[in-house]
Amino acid sequence: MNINITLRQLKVFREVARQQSFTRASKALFLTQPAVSMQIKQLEGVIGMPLFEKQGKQINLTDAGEEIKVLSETILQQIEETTQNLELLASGQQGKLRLAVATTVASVATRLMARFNERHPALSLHFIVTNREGLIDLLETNQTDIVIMGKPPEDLQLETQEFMPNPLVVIAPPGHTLCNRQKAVSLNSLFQHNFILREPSSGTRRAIERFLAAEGRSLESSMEMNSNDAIKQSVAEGLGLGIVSIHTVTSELEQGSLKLIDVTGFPLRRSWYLVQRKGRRLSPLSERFKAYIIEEVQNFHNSLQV
Amino acid sequence: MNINITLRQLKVFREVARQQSFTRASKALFLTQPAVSMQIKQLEGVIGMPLFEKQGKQINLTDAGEEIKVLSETILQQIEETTQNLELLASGQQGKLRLAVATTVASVATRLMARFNERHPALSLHFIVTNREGLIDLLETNQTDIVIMGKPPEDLQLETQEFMPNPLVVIAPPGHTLCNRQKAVSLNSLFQHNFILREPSSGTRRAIERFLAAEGRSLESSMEMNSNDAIKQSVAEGLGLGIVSIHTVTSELEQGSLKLIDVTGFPLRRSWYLVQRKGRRLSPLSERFKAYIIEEVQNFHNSLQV
DNA sequence: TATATTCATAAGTAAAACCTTATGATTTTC
DNA sequence: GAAAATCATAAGGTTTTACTTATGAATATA
Repeated sequence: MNINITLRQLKVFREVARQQSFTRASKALFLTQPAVSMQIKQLEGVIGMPLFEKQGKQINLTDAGEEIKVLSETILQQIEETTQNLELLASGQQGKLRLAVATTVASVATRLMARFNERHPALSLHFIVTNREGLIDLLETNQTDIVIMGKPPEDLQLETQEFMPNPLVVIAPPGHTLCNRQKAVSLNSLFQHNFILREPSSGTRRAIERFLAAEGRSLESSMEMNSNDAIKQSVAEGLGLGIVSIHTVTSELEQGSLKLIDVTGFPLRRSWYLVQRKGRRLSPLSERFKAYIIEEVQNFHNSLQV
Repeated sequence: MNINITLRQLKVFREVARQQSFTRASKALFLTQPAVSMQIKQLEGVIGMPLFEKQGKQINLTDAGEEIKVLSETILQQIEETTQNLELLASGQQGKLRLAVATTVASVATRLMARFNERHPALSLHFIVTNREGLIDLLETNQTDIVIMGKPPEDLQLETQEFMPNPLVVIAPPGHTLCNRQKAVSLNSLFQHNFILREPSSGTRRAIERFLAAEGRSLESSMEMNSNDAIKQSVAEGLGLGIVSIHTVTSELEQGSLKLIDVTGFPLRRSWYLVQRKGRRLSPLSERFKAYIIEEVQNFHNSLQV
């Protein structure tokens, strides 16, 4: 008669088995009674055995019917459960979030993620902190969904979105001669001093070099470090001046362990970008995360303007 | 696009997920590649989310895809398991066997069932021993599949099969005056003595009364008991003579604790019948049990004739 | 015994499911 | 850069599905 069991058959069967009646099942399913009879008959055809036996008005399950009853109940429930899980996925309340960020934004990103996680406890998180080079590699090999970085490379197929200012400032230890000047310090006088900078492949370093090139200058850096924390400490110790994203030194500025120097042309106006591969459809969760970040930054700016 | 998941979709999806390739899946399923694409696309339409994402040649599961993979694997396996169970049912190796027997055949039936159970260990057994009245009630209320009893009632819609002789014999305590006579004892001399019989609703009792009625006699029983064991003991104690199925006294005759009396017209030739309700389809297991019983009885007779 | 209830069956029909061939777009691989 | 591989899409056709209405048969109910 037929070749395969269908879910329709199981659904109708389950209702009949529950209701112990074809007619009642047909009403529950908003069908006519013959429609139910047919589904059951087809199922019996597939199985090769009767599933019900009539005793007068009463219908009873055969052994095979009992077997199919278990099957129908479990299968249909599993489908219902999966459907619910899928709805959670679709609404972004559950899922995998793969995020990679530049070293400089790590702390900001961590804070954002923690707050996002409170709203979406079911998410499974994959978080990578690395420098610009590493981020590009992750994007190319598709190991991450969203990246937060400085100016993204032009040669890759990317979708980018500028979402947050990233001012680069010059920092000095408290009491440095260039601090607290009335006027902005010139680049000339600035470069009398030693500098501690990030490695050449870092975004911060590249931003500085591009700015200097535009001014007709170049940089002979005295020290290189691959960690913002190390730079901050070194500057605080008096090893030299630093140029860093202001986001990395907010707490030190408040505590007074570091000071800003007002230099002509500074702060360098850079931005953070949300980046993803072009054409890559983000999971609903990732989409929500993006929306969340943008919203948060917006709120932050608004609060500053008040 | 669609309304419902189909098992076809899940089957195709599972293959694609396993093979990590549409083309390989299509070969494994003996389909063209577009056929696979379509099934997946329909499934995605039902789900409302993409299940795979392409990264160059490679295809990867999305979060939703992972969810559906679990679903497809579990559901399809459950169906396969159920199919196997159904095959066991169909071959009669598994199932419920509901059997009811007359008190008199209980020991014979027990032996048969035990041996049948050795061959079919997966069966679940429902065994009732009761008298004729009880058996008829069980049949009417459909609480049993097969009944073993004496002559079945005519007024019920039954399918019956005579399968085993059931001779009724007269028993006496050893040393009774009617024992070891040269000639068969006449009914006249027999009825000088007291009798111990089963209750009037029992098959054995009815058989005796019908025989006597044909001979123009009737019975004034001195004692009634509803258990064959009680009757045997009472006869052995000398309380009176008994008329019982020979099957109930085989061991006592061997031991010599009871003796047969050769009476004109005895043994009464009755039979045991296999009985089921007309039109009621037996489960494969019950069918096998019927076949088994008939075969065993056949073997038993053959061995007697050798 | 008439009536109501329950399931089975038949005929008819609109929709869908399922697959094929042909072809296109991308991406790897050589 | 050409060839090969992979998935997507379109068009077309046959089969199956899933109902419906109408009606019949068996059984319970009053």
